Amino acid sequence: MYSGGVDAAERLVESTRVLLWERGYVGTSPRAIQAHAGVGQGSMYHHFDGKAALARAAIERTAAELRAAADAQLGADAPALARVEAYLRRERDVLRGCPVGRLTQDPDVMADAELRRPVEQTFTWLRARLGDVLAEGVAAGELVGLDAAVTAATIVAVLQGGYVLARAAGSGVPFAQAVDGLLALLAAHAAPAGPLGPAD
Amino acid sequence: MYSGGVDAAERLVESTRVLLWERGYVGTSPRAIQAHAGVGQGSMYHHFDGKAALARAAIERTAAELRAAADAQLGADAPALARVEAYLRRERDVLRGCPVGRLTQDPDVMADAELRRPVEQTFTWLRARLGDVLAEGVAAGELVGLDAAVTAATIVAVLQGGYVLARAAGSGVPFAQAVDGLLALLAAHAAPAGPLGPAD
DNA sequence: GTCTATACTTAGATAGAC
DNA sequence: GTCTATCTAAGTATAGAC
Repeated sequence: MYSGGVDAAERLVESTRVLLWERGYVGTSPRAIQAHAGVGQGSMYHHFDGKAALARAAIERTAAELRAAADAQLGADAPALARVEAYLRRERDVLRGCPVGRLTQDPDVMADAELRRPVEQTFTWLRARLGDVLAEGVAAGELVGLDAAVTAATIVAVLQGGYVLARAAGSGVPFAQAVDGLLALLAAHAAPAGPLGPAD
Repeated sequence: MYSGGVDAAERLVESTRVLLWERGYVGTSPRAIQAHAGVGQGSMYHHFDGKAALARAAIERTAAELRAAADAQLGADAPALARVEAYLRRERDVLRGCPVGRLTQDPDVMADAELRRPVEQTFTWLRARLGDVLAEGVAAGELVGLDAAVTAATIVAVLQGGYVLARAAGSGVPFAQAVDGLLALLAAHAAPAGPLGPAD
């Protein structure tokens, strides 16, 4: 049961985030949320219209957090490929999977426009963000012969698929392998750095 | 409601396969299976012990089908990279996602050893199968500078992640992009074919 | 704001008749 | 083999007291 020094509404949203990640929308009941948050029935329905409204708040927060986390690496002051590598190799709770990606498997989330929107936007944003980084690398002559948009989709897919493989295996190893394999493939497109760098 | 010219047990398994794919294990009730199969309560419990037993039969069949489908391309008589490409570009019901991969997000499937085993085995097998194909390509001099095992994980991850991106976007486009990006990266490792082929 | 009582539906399964 | 009744628990929510 969760409780920080915060109010009921806040605890409810955080508990919903945890349970959605663990069990998905279909597998998460209002009762379970209340129990996890240590909040009663009446309190929950006072603060939120119901399960969908709570899920909406939870999903939007999780999506925003994911974007911020990605920006931490992708917006760093470093060469494009180094930023991509930092993003790919960032510490992750691999066996828990991606809290946003898992929602794509939730039929009731995908069927509700309000719940679905943040999921869709997150991946649209992420592909674009990665595409921009790659395009910068190409423009700087640091990366050669890459289609930025298409490669960005490949990179996001490797992460999302890596989570699937890790969960299937019950081990983080296949995730690490998928990332290693991708980085090896990307390395072949790095311009050989002369003593003067990419502008050499 | 499903019905071929087959018996109740068969219709139940096929209906369970469809519903597991669409709604997952947690989201699929015995009642829904009965309704989809056009089979009564009593009949279902006569043929199967319960939901878990039915799901087990369904998942095992789906896993076997996935392996057979992959083998159709990966076991063809063609160069390694061509086989991988044929596998990646095979016609797929992209928006429905992978019927095996989606189960990794189902907490009740992963918590039940009997249900989980076919999921785990499928991906272990698939990575090994792809790894063998790549290793053949390397041995034949057709592919250069690739770590077969690690690259195999990357390839499977791109597919699984491609499904996630497609479902998030509500479009097959990001899946196709992810695959295109991967094939472009792999192409850089194909040995230039001289007039005499790889042994040139 | 939070609690308790209440309500209606579904999940998941058993029992026994046909 | 299949049907209908029946059962306990849980899902999801409302109503009204405190």
